[in-house]
Amino acid sequence: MLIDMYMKCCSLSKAHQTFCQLPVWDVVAWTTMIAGYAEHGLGQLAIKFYDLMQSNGIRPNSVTFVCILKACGSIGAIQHIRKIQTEVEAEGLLQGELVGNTLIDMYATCGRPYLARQIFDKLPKRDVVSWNSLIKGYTESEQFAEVLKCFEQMKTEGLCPSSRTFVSALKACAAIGHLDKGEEICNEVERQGQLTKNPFIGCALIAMYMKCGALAKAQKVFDKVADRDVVMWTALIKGYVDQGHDNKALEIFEHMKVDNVPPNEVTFILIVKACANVRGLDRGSEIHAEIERQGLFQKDLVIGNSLVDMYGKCGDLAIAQEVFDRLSDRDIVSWNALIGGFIEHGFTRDALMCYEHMKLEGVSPDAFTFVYCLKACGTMQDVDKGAEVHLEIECEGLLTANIIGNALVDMYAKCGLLSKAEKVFDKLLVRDVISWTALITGYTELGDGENALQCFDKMHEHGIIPNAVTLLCCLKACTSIGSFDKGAKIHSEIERQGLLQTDLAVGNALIDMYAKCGSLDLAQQVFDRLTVCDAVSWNTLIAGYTEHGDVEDALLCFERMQSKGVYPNIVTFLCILKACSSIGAAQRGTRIHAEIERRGLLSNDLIGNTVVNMYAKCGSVNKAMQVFNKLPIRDVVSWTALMAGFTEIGQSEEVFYIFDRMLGEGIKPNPVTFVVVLTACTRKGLFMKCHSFFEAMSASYGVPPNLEHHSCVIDLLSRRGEVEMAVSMVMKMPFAPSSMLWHTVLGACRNTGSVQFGKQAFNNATQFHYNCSIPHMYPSNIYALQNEYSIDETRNFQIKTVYSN
DNA sequence: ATAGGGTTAG
Repeated sequence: MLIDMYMKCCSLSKAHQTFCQLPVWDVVAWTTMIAGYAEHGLGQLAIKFYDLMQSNGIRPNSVTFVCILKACGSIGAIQHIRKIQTEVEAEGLLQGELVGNTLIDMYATCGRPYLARQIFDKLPKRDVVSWNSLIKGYTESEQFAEVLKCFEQMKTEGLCPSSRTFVSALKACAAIGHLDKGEEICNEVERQGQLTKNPFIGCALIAMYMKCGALAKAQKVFDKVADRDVVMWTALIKGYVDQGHDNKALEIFEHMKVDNVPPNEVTFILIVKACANVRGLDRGSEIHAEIERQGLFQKDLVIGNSLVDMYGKCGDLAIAQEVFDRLSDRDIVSWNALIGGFIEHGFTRDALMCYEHMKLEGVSPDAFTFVYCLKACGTMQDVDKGAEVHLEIECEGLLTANIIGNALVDMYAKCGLLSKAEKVFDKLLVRDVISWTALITGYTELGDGENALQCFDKMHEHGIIPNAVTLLCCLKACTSIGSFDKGAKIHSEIERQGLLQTDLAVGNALIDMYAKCGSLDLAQQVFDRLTVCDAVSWNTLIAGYTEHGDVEDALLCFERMQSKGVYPNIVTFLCILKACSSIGAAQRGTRIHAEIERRGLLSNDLIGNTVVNMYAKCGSVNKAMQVFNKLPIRDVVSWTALMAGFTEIGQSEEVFYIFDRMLGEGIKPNPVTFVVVLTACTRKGLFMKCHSFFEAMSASYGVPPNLEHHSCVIDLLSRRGEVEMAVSMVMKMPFAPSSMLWHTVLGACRNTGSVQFGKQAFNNATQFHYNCSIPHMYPSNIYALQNEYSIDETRNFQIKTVYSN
């Protein structure tokens, strides 16, 4: 009795002392010691005492067996349990339920359901406890189908499941998503009136319905319970958070407070997570204040970590860092939460600095850390740092982790090192759809659509099913190389998977693919079949019609888009302005311009420049000038657009004047500016001016002349009949001449009757085109060649504005 | 016996 008291009071040494002073050591004394040690998790000591007892010739009784089995179970000493099992059987004690059940329970605890089953089958009589212990074994080793089998079988044996049984069965239903069975058990529970009696069953029911996605049913169970404790409220909140209904979780949290149930640590962790998921910084800060008021911040590291995560996800990295610094204790999760926050909001440098800092503090990075770091290296295209991290991963032996391997492939692919990416890819233990997609994306981003699609074929050969991300990326590859056939094949896979209705990005990419491959009909058909569409869908269609010269349909789309209530964005206006300028539709352009002013979008530099360009293209230089003067910022594109307008209407002097003004404002000309200026010279036959601009562009402005610039000068020489100079310039320039350029020169030779230079030019032209394998360039004389093509005298110079959706 | 933090391809 005294030993037992000391043991229970945690005075192990006093208990031991008392035991030593006993006059005789009977089985009860030994068993009390063993029970005490087992109780305090000192399994090894319990085993030692058990052995001592036996060497002292004392035979264990049922209670001794139960105690020593519990001790062995708590430390996973499976061999000891097996030894004790033979002793139990030798003593014939398996007949009594107590020892048998304990044996089953301990095998279950040690994750040996088959050993538990062996004992179970040997029992002469099985009660609910035996079944529960057996079920526990199956639950521990995740054999959920067995759990449900046991649940049914025990009932056919006439036994009534206890709350423990119900909880295990419900857990099994949740794990395998067996909603029907779960519902059946729910009805059984309610029939027995257990729901109101036992809060554990209620929690298990809520968790089961939530995991099966039956949110309303989970809520119904919750509503039926009269007095709900914190845990049940928390179980409901967890369900909503896990299912992605974070706002609903936050709502429940409010109800809970109205109901006067104070949240505990777990509730706070879940609620902070909900705030992080919805990026609700304000709400998150309020919860944070509440956590601080209750003094839970210092008490619980998990809460601290969840706050760092929340601030990081919400983009308030300063506060995230502050909270992180205030943590009294930090673990790898704290560091990862901060690093993850930095990465998500583009602070890649800070993320990598944090990573170095962490290592200096002696914290070892784990898989999560490495994945974050690789993402940072990929984003920055810093392959040196990436290779460094790669090496560390190899040193840690983490290369076998699939996610890390995929992140490595992605990093090398993002850095444009596809051979390196392929090398890592080949070494992966498992190549899943993500590994393949990372590689395909790498090739696509590099503009190498052929290799991307080849990769896609290989993936198919390996039996990997593409998903929405893969197919989206492959569509982009098809678009970039204009591969209609392949694109159509991918389209059929998209239909097979029903992605057109569920993934708008895929739908939009499909529209773009068909539009860029020239099939506006199919693009429109896909568009019409979308369940929802956004501004990107409309923009893609508008750009498609514009590219194919169908400006009427482009403008019609613009009208329809607005009547359907889709708000046009910057890209919409850029597309529609481009449509207007392509056909010189000044009136329509003016209406669009008014719309843009009304929305205050002229201040956007892309829009402003494109409006100037639109008026310039339509020949309305006054309007172009008016808008130009209104622009808040005038960059080289704005100035060039204005100059192009004056070039268009032949006012070259004005072009040169604007060029000087632009230089005066400290703006540097770009290659397009020189095309415009040189064209202005060509139009007026100003050879000296043209020559001096051409010489100055690389010497004074650092803009090396490209094919277009050469063409301007050669064009001018040809017009002036300077065929010798024109021909020699064509042959000297470091670019392959376009056929258009040859025609200009040959036309000049014909007009001036310069047979000698004409022949020279022709020989070069045919040789060049022969090299390019264009068979129809084999006419017998220069006149025949001349007649095959008409020379477009009015060359259209365009301001190239790069924009995308 | 019910409840707890962070990852990969667009």
